[in-house]
Amino acid sequence: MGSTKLNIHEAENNYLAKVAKVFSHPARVAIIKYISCCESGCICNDIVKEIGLAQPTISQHLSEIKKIGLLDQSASGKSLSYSINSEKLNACRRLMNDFFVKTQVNASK
Amino acid sequence: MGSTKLNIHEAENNYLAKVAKVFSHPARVAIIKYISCCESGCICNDIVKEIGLAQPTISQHLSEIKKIGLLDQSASGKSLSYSINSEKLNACRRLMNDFFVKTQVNASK
DNA sequence: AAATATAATAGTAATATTGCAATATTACGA
DNA sequence: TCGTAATATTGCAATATTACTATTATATTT
Repeated sequence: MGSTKLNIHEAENNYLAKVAKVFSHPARVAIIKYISCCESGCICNDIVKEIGLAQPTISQHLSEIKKIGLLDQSASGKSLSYSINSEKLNACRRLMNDFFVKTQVNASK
Repeated sequence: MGSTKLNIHEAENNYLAKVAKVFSHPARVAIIKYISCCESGCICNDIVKEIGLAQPTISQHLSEIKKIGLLDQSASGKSLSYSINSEKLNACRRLMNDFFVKTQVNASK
């Protein structure tokens, strides 16, 4: 009890839910927006300053975003440079949009 | 500690996160899909049978979906008939899609 | 090599979510 | 009105999430 019963749902629904969950926290939304605004990648410390949460908390959110492959990182001196994986972002856009469009079509049958 | 710090984020980000959260559970995704497929509304009990979770659990998920205005209900005998609010669904679609499009544009600068 | 800076990890407390059984509420039919 | 069916609410246990401090690992200066 307590944990989501993934086994009773279709894989497609589990995946859509997993993707949506990444965007279901305002800090992650802000982080994604911020990284997307930075020319040529951005540094974790800058995100910490920008968002106003402790560094480990930001690190944790970054790792959630990474889990669906939405972040690329590369070493840059002693810092890490994060950037949005455009292909993955586009895949997320299509996944969500297709869901809404299909649901819309069905709803107005 | 423990709860999301809504006050440090922009209202826009809080709202997007709130909407995304509705779609961040496979049962809710399945429920929304199922309702959208039913010609002229569908009955709660049918959802319970379809999804395979206990009735109170379904009821709880329905109330989460209602919170963002995505469900219309109407009495139908002793049952309730649920249907998707098309306008709201479309608004959700645009909200998410605009976010992705904006983020995409920024990311590929 | 020692000090410093950056980010990840471990550990933990507070809170939220998920799911169920039990119960309450509401509406209908006999 | 009594019983029944459909849905909501309550209360609770299990688990997940959020956020923090302290620590660690790694790379860069000095």
